[in-house]
Amino acid sequence: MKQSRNQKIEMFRTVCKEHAIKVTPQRLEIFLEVISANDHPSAEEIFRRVQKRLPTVSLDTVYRTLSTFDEQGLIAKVHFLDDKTRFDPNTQQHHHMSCIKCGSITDFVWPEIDAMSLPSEVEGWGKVSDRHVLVRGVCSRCADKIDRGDGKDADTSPNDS
Amino acid sequence: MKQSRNQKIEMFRTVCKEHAIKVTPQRLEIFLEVISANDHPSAEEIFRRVQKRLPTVSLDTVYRTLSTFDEQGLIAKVHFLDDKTRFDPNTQQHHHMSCIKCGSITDFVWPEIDAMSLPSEVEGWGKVSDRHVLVRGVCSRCADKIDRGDGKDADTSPNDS
DNA sequence: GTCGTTGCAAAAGTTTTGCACGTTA
DNA sequence: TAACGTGCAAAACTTTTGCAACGAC
Repeated sequence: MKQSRNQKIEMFRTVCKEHAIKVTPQRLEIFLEVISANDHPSAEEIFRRVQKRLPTVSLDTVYRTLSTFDEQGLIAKVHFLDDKTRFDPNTQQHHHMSCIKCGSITDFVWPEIDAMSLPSEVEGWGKVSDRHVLVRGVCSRCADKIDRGDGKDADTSPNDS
Repeated sequence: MKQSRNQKIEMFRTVCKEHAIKVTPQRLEIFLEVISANDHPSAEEIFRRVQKRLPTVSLDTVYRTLSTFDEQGLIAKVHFLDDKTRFDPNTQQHHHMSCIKCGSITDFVWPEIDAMSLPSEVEGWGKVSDRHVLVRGVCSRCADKIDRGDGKDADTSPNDS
């Protein structure tokens, strides 16, 4: 499944043709960055990464490009705990787990849920187009940190600010 | 389960005492407004509603108060499709369905999901503290509008801008 | 060459903060 | 009265927009 950079570029050109949008260096780099990211970066974060290859790119181009990709269904905007929009290159049905300590977001699949029939309450509400599960908790990496007591970014009790 | 205003006020005073926060008219009105709301209002919306009873209240007080309530676990901040924070007075385990046409958000319960064991992928990821399902679709009210053809806020196809 | 895209700068919208004053316990 | 909470104004931060210049097709 792993593709070379050139293969990805070729793929992007094809996708752009299909969607009738122009191929620009900015779009290309943003696309490559987003599809290789597995950490659901924010626009700002993508901007920082793209800047390394394309120092002249501007933040608003990143915003515009990501919106374009989202409208075209190439990526998905997701909203989790913070107020920032994050971007997900995975447009297949999947779910997310989010660490309340480090904020990391990880994909997972749960076919049982996808197949399960919804409560009648929901069926009566309207026409459902998708279902998504967000699991929250503390990832093992953060849990280890807490156990070891080096609470670097481990503010164990969110309630005593 | 329905309480009179006076009962609610009494309840709020008790809650404040428990949490060692002071009772002020602003906090009281914000609290009453939030716990009677079932539409997951934003801070701005709560501000508008509170203003009717308390014309001198300021928006930042609403923000500060809602954050305080959230920290104390009296209400919950929730993030759905838009980038605004919304507030949920229901701190029990429950899930949400959201209409992609009108943006309304409605609670529902799904005990099977709550009881179901998570995929091993998730168990290995870390220590889970909660799970939440977001169901998206078109609520019957909006579906009716679309069928009738009076597409007031019914832009049926989000993908052909 | 045309039209879509970019960069800049400015604006808009949401949320946070500093500070002096007012209110609660 | 001491500490906490409020209102105002300004700032911070994310995201959007107008416009002239540029670049892809």
